[in-house]
Amino acid sequence: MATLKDVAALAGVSVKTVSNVVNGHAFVKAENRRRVEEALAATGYRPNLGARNLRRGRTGFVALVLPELGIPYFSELAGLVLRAAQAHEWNVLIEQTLGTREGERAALASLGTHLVDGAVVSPEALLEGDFAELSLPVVMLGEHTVDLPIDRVGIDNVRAAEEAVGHLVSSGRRRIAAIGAHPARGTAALRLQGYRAALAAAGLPFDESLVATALHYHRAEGAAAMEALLALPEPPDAVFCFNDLLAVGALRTASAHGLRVPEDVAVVGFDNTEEGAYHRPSLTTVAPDKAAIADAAVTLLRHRVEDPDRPHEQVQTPFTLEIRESTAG
Amino acid sequence: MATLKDVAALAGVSVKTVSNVVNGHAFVKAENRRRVEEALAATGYRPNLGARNLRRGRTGFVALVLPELGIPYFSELAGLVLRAAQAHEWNVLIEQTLGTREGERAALASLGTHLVDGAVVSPEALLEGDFAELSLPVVMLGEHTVDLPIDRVGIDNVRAAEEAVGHLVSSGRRRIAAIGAHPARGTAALRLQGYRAALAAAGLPFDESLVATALHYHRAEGAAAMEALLALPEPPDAVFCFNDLLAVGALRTASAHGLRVPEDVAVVGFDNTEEGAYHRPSLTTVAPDKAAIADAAVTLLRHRVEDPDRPHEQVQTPFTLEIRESTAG
DNA sequence: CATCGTTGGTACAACGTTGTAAAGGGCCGT
DNA sequence: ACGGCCCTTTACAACGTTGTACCAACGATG
Repeated sequence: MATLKDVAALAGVSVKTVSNVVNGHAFVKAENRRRVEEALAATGYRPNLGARNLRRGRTGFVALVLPELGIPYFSELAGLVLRAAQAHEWNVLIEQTLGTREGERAALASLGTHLVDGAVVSPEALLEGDFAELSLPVVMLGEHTVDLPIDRVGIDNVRAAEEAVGHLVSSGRRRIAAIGAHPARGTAALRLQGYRAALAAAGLPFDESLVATALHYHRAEGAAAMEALLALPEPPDAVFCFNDLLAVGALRTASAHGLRVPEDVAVVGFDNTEEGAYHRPSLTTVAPDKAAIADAAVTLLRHRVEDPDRPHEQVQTPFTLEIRESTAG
Repeated sequence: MATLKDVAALAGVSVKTVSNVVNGHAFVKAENRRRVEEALAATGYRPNLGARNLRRGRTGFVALVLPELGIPYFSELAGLVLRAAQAHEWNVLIEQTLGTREGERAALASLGTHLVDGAVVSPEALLEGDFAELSLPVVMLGEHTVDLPIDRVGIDNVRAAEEAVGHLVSSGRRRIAAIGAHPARGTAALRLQGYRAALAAAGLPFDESLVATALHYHRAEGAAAMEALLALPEPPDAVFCFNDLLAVGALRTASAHGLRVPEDVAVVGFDNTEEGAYHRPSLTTVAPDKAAIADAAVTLLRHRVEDPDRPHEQVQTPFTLEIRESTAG
């Protein structure tokens, strides 16, 4: 691998002059510039970004910390974050936490090793205190229950859930279940809150047996939860799932039981993954503007890196309710 | 951020002694070790991996170059590669090419900037020559039509396609279409070859009008291709799709046309994404062992980095045919 | 002709880390 | 008491880059 030194030797100038040519700096005599450029081409010089960044005090990397790439919502989001970061000349380093608190703590800890300029973190099980020791610019994805001095991007989960359940109510459903409650996850609590608010607004009772817990938001869990709900003495006539994957699992179980969707039971998801749109029946779902989330996260992070002392921001991105076959016959 | 220097000053020893403690090196007097460890804790020292890697001549990064994270096969694979790389203390940097030749060339070019120790590349449109200028350790995913001196991991696409189509034949199908032909993609050619071989083996004619092209292997393209096939004077009674996404799109179109799957038309996919397993009907598909691919790729890369001159290897990973509802009533 | 400003180029240090070589100190055996 | 050996620690250089300070040449200006 050619270094500046090699190029300088070949061109017969100092290392710094080559550096100046490479960076388009200052005054270089035409004759020398030509010779340097020739030498650059001849050696096939490529700057060592590691060394450059060491010198410059930045790394050119950002970390994207998320639960799991296998979950469509996160892989779609990751793709968008990659694209947004590329526009800022950032390389993105993805770290999976598998949604565990240890995984997330480990990921946060590794951020301290100067490898990245900042991070976009999508926490699931993290406690508030875990962020305290963090000295690096970080943008959090998703709402959180407690107010932390941290930049944050997300949608209004309560209102989104409320709207989704409200849609079920207005189509005449009376026993509406929820799948996705979680003991530690902040967004789960918010969506549950929206669910309860919508029930209350419609004068429907809150029935604890209609709320199913899910620990990992995978399809299998949605299927299992639906299984349990259908085994109730009075099964639900609609289900609000806290993400599309759970909903797909629930749809599978419903169809396995010979139930028609939406006639016998309606299903709503959350995330608007493409998978849901192509499912049969296609899935009604809350559709966050993922591109807006990715763009806002990267922009916030850039601002924070440039000025660590600026006031913290909370950006709320828009969402819509995509009504499809799983609720509208 | 605390550096070795800060810690050394606090502990009253030399920088190197601190470095020795941090790296568990050699002989350090108990008393000094204690004081250094105290100082480490007090300052919250975290090594600057950039500087360390500069010194060590490695970067600790590998690049994973793939078309698009939004495609489940690649996001599932990426997750597995991340996990495998973590075991080797590698950070993974993901780059999306969107399947274009320019994107792939750009990604390869950026590998030269010393940012990564090597790369795992899943090419779609790359030509053979594009690899020539590459001086970095690289492992390619997927078969390629021409023999290059490059490490490679993949399944036997011809045999896999043959088996998939053979399964359709043996269930009595006679007009079997294919979706996913591509002018430049190596794997597409191989799967098409397997498709033709299976037809030939069954004594079925090869009908060009039953072969649909797809440029990006997305659901929408599968749906559109199926639309065209169903508009034929003699529509197919089975479709072999070159990936699951195309198959899901095809299933959508079939159901929109009121066709029953598999009674009226059978569908086979390729990749065994979880999405296909939960679709209704669930998707029969070729199931490559993705974990084996990821592990083999990372292992090959590690070997290549350690010894750039070793002979190149081609690893063939196993696959199975997952038979589900879309072919077996 | 002395002075000055502009233009072009260089040497050096530094970013934070680690390998190398060498030096300091204690202890042993003679 | 002395050389020799081990344990322990240190100074220095280096990885490849760039900012700072400085130097040299030159033409223009007074």
